[in-house]
Amino acid sequence: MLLTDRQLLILQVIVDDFIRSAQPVGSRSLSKKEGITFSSATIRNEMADLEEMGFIEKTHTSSGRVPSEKGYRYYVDHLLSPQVLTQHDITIVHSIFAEKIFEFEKIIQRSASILSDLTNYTSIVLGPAVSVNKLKKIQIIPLNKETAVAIFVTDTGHVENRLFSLPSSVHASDIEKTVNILNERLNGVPLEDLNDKIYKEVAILLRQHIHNYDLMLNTLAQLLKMPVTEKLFFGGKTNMLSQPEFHDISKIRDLMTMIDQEEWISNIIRNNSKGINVKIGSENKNKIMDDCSLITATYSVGEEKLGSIAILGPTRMEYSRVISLLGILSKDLTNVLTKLYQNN
Amino acid sequence: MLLTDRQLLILQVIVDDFIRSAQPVGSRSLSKKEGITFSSATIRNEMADLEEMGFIEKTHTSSGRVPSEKGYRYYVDHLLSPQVLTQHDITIVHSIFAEKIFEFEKIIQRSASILSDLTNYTSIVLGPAVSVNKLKKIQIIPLNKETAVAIFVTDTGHVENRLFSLPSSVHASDIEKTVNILNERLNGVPLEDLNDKIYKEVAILLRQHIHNYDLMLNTLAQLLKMPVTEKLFFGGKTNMLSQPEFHDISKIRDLMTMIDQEEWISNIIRNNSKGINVKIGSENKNKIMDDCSLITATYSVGEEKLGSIAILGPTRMEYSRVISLLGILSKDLTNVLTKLYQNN
DNA sequence: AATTAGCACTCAGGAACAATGAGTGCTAAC
DNA sequence: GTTAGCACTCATTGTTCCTGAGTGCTAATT
Repeated sequence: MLLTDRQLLILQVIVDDFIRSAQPVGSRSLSKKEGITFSSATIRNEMADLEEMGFIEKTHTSSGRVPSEKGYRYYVDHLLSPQVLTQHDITIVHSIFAEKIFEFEKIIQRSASILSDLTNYTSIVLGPAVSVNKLKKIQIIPLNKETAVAIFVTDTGHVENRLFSLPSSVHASDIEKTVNILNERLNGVPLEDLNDKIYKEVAILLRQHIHNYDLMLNTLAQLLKMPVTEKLFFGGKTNMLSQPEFHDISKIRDLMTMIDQEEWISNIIRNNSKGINVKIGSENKNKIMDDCSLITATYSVGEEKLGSIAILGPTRMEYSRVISLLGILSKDLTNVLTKLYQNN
Repeated sequence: MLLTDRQLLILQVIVDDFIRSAQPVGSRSLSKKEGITFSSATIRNEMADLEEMGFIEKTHTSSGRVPSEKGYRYYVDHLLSPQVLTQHDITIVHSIFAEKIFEFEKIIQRSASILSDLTNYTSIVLGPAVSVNKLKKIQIIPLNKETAVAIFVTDTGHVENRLFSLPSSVHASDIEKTVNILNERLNGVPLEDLNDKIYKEVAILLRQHIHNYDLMLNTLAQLLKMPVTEKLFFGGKTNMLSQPEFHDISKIRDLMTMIDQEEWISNIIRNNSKGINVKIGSENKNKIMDDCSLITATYSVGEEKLGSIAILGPTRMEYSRVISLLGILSKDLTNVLTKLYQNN
């Protein structure tokens, strides 16, 4: 099943052309393409072979050819030359990181927006895993007699906060003591282990030093029972609406509803290995995504994968452009984060 | 232009029926409705009158009638009996506020989700105005030699945070002093006035006590130049896709793109007076929303309006249900916030 | 005077049909 | 091995016709 050079050429042109036009490619129009020196009849013969091998398909008996999933797969694996991005593209991507003072969330959100703007597909960015971040500081700031806000800062500068109420019977000094104990004992503990640690180590100390021991421990446990899942950020959710393959409204609805299913998407994207990953059509193992491709990339610090960025588009997607863009963005994100982490 | 009782009845039935079925209502089917004792011919006559007065329309010469904007307006103003919500509905709305420990944002987000689930329309919730909140506490927490995170807590428990870098030449003691000065001087100042205040009052003090005066003031100014716009939360963005009037994909796309235009939506919703507000079709002064109605409600503390909740649906919207739901939710939000503020 | 039955008329939407044209596969000639 | 030629296929478009739900108007009825 080795393809001749001519077959490769034809396959490539078919995929390229279809990606551009979304129209089945016929032998005649193909024969007029630049770089094609042979006649439409020859092309028809080659096409018949390519079809037999499963790389291309017809939409009906007398239609032009369209790449099959196998065709896209081959194209991505063997025929793809990474698109050289324009200076303009690169400038825009870098602009994400221009500000000196920032909320990390904003950076992530901006990444998503810009990625979707540059590609016209839907972008999905999975924020960095906070649950492995280590606690740097806890603070409790009373707002009034009954309410206070607890603030958790991690070594990466991530800030979580919770509002809670305490009966006014609890003394300010007790709160202060508690916070001190917590900071002493929990500094450097990953967020996901906080709850454990508090029962194993902090509880005893609290009992020794605090009046309202039960109540305090209880409240703390509640506070720390925070589900710190990675946040998801989207860009261009509506871009799919402009893709000709989704003129069918029920398809769109299914797709959109799926996208809004955050935990679900989150799982799909999280479970990708390092580097760039292309899932085409049914490779996504989901009926709704049969006409979609998902390209994911990861960003990391050192060896540790931290989060993912992804582009969801039709199978007829500009693979080369998307891969290039994800490539430089993931590198940039990795850089920023590495700077942040490495100095710790 | 006074309507007879019979005309009112007919108008009401037409609107109710059309809201339910999305189909033009004909005289024959109307005559068979419960409570209608007169013949289809009579109804045709009355319909002709109603049409002359502009309350109903035909979609083509021989079609049934459909409410006009004026018809909906009349219906909303005069014929609407607030829907009695089921215990089930009420329980669900109250469930938003069940937790003792919370992030306020989560409450708002949950409000949006539940509102859209209960109505099958798109919900938009404008978070409480933070810029008028008063500063309670500023903290700066160094993460490593060059990076630190600044945290701002308001009297309402809202937490803002910014990551920034400082040259390691700046002494820890200077940072501490600065934070002390800030907390002393800026406590109780509304966020929107911080920037002003810092130049007018804090600058002088800093110059007296701090070594790296210029650099510090500069960094602070950058930090405080935070655009604290109210956040927007959405629910059921895709619900519009299920509405039969939007089978046309380009309409949907326009609508969705508009919804994603956050500043824009934000303005529309913010600029509504207290209480419940119904904007029908072209009353929204926006071509894209000609087939939509927007119902907004506000939540407040005392006399002060804090934020808004809104439902966007087709003009053929279940006005009475939506109004009731927004009513109880806005009351609930007001209660929660009042508890939070009043104790200050 | 108000209501209703009756009738002619309108029009969106669907079915049936033909024409068009972009495409194919195959065969025979180059 | 390549290509010209030809018969064939089928999605798409436009035309026509039919049906049914609905209307407005008029004349009869209450």
